[in-house]
Amino acid sequence: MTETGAKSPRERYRVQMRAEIKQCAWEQIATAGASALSLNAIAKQVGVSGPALYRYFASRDDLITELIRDAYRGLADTLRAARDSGADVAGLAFALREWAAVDPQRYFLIYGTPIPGYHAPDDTTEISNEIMTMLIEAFSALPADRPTTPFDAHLEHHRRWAADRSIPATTLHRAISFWTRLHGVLSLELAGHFTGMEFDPALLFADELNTLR
Amino acid sequence: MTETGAKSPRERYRVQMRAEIKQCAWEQIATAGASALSLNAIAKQVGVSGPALYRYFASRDDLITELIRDAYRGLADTLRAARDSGADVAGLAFALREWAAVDPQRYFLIYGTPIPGYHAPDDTTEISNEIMTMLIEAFSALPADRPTTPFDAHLEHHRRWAADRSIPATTLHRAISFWTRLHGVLSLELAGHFTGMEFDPALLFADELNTLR
DNA sequence: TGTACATCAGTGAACGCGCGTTCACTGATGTAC
DNA sequence: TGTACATCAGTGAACGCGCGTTCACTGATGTAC
Repeated sequence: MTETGAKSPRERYRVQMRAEIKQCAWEQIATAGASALSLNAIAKQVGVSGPALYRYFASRDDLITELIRDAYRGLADTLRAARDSGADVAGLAFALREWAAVDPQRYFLIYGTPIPGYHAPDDTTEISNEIMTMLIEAFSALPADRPTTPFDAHLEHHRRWAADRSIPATTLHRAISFWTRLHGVLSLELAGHFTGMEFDPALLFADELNTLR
Repeated sequence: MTETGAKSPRERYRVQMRAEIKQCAWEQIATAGASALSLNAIAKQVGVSGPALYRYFASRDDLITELIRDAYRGLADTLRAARDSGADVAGLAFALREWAAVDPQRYFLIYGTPIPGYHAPDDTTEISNEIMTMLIEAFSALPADRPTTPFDAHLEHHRRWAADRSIPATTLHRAISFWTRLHGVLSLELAGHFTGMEFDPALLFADELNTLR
């Protein structure tokens, strides 16, 4: 019945409908932010009455949870696709930047202001690990000619989260800094904190990237 | 009448009441996030009926705008106080970190997910400039022995936003990177993205800071 | 010092709104014999 | 191929809620003579 690949017409319709609902949800988030997401508004845009959505999602929270999951998956897929077509660290960085620029609110849904008390679905940490692993592998391909820092030493004793024990702490450190530095530039740029300064954020991004290679 | 320094008992009461309302608003934001801020809930906590708040704030948006302003002012004051008591770049960094840790949601009210269509009050850009100026001055006191990067060259032609024309672009660059790198670590830490990795974010923060000195 | 008046904080009732969600029901689509 | 039944998408009405905000009003506090 609900086997993967089985596709009765009804099931096909169902999948398509769910996708359409999500798409409308994303448009609404892009326009007004995630906190303004309204089931009734989505229903209206899809051309269906409010309660009809409950055929497809158990609740508003359920829908949002799925959107978060999809956002994570989408980012991981984007990075994996870049890697699979031969991208190095810089390639991953630009893939990240482009993905974030397409829909800033989608980026912020993952990396933006946390809602106190809300816990992201469990499988997102899995995807997060997957992303981290790709970064670490990308940095493993680079020459490791960096001086050791205090944080490297600290990481040496706090690296259970990194699967591969053979990778030097310096490399883990670089993957983490890749994440934090690029997020720093990206999030401030997308939040509009550079407007008023007339420099090009893309060049700052590229420069931050260069500090890592 | 409304002269600065004039303080009729009524006016004193008014000031105190406004402060109390704001304080409750902050507590609510810390607990449930800014998007959940409710005037009625605040009124209840202050021990007053809902409409009474309109004696002190013209609207909900008005209140939030003031909170944002206060947050900016608070951060600027914190950094200025640190500087005035002799803090160098590292001192400013730790003052920033401490200020953010006291109330993460307050930090995110400034630097978190932007609400599409919302524009921060004008005077916040002024305060933002003030903060930037403090950073630039702090870096001016440090030896400028850095190699020039492409972004430095770009900044040379896009630095109208920086008041002091005598400061080398490299210094402006360092102030900007101070901002983006520390924000990168701070925001990911405060949003809980490092839980699961068992390293100490404070050490990462310190390490990122060291790349700037 | 006492009285008359103005100011202003706060109240309770009410408005309109949109929200998420439930429920009993209709009607179309698919399935089994 | 046709009929009987089950499945399920979608509807409209309704519920309860909390929201921001307005309004006319009360009562206390301050001001002026």
